Amino acid sequence: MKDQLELFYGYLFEPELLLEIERVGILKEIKQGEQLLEIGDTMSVMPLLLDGAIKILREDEKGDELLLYFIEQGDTCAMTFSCCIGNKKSEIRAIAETDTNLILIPIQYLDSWMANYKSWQKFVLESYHTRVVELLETVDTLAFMRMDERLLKHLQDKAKVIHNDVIQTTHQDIAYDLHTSRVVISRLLKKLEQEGKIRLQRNQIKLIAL
DNA sequence: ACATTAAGTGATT
DNA sequence: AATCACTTAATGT
Repeated sequence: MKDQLELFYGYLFEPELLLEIERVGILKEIKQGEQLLEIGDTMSVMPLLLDGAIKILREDEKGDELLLYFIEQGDTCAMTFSCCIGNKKSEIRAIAETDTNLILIPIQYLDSWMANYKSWQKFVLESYHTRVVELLETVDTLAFMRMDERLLKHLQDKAKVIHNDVIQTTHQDIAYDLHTSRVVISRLLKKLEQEGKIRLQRNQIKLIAL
């Protein structure tokens, strides 16, 4: 854990803080598809991503999902702060998009770190800021883009977080993420394939000209 | 060979 | 863009 911590966070945190993290942090590996957090859960730890990616979902009354954004290496779950501090329940669901390694920090340390470590304060504020920006981007996407554009963006985002142009997924899964029906996704994907932008196979989409 | 699951398609709203 | 109803194709047992 020490090596990874220094590799990914060494330039961000002062040495004393790194030691603290090392002391109290719990290293955890999460397999793809595993759920980290369910709506209504209370937070007891704050995650620091080492590698991998996590998708953050919202859910409507009917239990249908909508993807909000991905969390990647160097990110943390911004929701955690607002939840931990007020001891509130989670508004979102978190599922591992890929196999993911992360460090869990018990929330009782957050307050004192906030007060004692300038680098921590900065990190928290900045990741909060990037979360808001990403969320705004998601709102824009939802409000102003048509489904074909949203699909394209989603494929690009997905390829980015897994660092691979070949996405293993089903049309149905994409439909869930974008909160639409499988039929719509199938048709749009078909169109993209005809335009030569992607190649389709069962359970697999290969991005070409994106 | 058969069942299951993923993907494609026309028609309707 | 959503839904239905149905077909076709791929894959697992």
